[in-house]
Amino acid sequence: MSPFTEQPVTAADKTFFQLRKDIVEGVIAAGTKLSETELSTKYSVSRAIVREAINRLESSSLVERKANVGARVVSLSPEGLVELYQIRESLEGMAARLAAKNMTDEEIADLQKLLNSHFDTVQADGSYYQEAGDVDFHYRIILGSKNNHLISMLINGIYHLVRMYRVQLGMAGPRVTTAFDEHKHIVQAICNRDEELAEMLMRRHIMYSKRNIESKLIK
Amino acid sequence: MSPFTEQPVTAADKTFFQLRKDIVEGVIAAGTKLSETELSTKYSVSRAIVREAINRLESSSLVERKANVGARVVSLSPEGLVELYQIRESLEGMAARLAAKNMTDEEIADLQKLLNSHFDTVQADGSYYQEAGDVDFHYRIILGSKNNHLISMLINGIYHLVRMYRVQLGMAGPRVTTAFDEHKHIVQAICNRDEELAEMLMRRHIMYSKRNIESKLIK
DNA sequence: AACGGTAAAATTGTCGACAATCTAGCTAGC
DNA sequence: GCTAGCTAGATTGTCGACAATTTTACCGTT
Repeated sequence: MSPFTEQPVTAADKTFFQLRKDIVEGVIAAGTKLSETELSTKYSVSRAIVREAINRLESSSLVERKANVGARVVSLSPEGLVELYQIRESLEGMAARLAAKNMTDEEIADLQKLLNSHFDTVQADGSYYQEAGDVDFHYRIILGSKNNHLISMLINGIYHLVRMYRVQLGMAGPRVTTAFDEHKHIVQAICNRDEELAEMLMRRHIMYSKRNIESKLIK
Repeated sequence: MSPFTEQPVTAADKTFFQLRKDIVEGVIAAGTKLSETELSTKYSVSRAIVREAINRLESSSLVERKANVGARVVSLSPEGLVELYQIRESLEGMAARLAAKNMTDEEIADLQKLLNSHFDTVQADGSYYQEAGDVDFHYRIILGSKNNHLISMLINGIYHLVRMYRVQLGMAGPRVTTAFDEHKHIVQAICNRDEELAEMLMRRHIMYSKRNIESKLIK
């Protein structure tokens, strides 16, 4: 099993995962104050556990904490989203470059299979649930980079925040077919071991995605 | 004052900073087991404080923790260093791009002054302590990006680990004058608001730096 | 002598209580 | 009527003790 499929083992883990889920999905609204005592009764654990969970959430940039005052869920802003996508552009661009270098032929073949299955789904059922497939695609390339720091930063760092934006600002956007074409070209570049091109295409892909989201936000 | 000059306020903060310093500077050797009880007596605080500090160190990628087993200081490896520099290349490259876009004319003028003062120092005293000046230069550009996520990732994330490598593998390298020229060109690009070029030069600069370090490691 | 299993010691995980700090509301003074 | 300072309440920070898990040491068996 991949070492990045985190499994909760301790109570603090479970509380952290639960809280993260609730925050990302908006069950706990953005900007909410997180009271330690309140949460400890709500989740039936001691305050120490909640404290540890909140600390981890802070490390994930999902909450902000002030000493002696408390923690609040971050509030979402257009600027924040732009900042996130700038980072994704550079980091996932690098991931694509490294994937072109480091993925095995087998992994690349798998990636192509994944893409084909997406194509079938899109073909059959005009609207398909983009999110899962898109995330899956990006995950594979990130993992394909074989750079553990990079993987960790994206998968247990930035991606949850990105998802929080997506869920709460309601981004079940179209861009399905165009995004699909972009994915196809990226895979092609990786298959050709063209690092330069893979990075460039991934950066563009994320840039387009950012623009698409921005155009919706302005409205 | 910049919001990224962290000030210790609580006991956990102080312990965290102290531990981080000791780890980065090798006072606590790489690979060492971090015993909570031991550290709590050593630093005269409760175990809860030490625990919190260790958790934060884990978030900074300076220690690795296993549930019910304990935490160890990360061990340094050539591969790890390469991974780090790959991330720096992409992230600081983006920082330079954004700095070219977002720094004020005043900030750019300041940056040029800094560079000139470095030039004087190098001129006067052939060997000068590169580290501080180099770090200062990179800091300014990172801050100049005005992207808070990016800034935080680099300054209270990756940079401590990079410094740990530098200190412990004894990188008071030469590359002073050549690095200086590279810095100069980057500032020039930023001054011209040439985002593309600024990013490209910064990426090259870090790539050269990486190669320089690699060549020393192989020996 | 080597191996496996069991019990004791040590270490981490969790808890509830106390101390320090911040917040809100009230009183007093202008 | 408004502001400043104080007091009471609530919240976070810190601590020591207990519970659960892992590691170590010992013993008996082969």
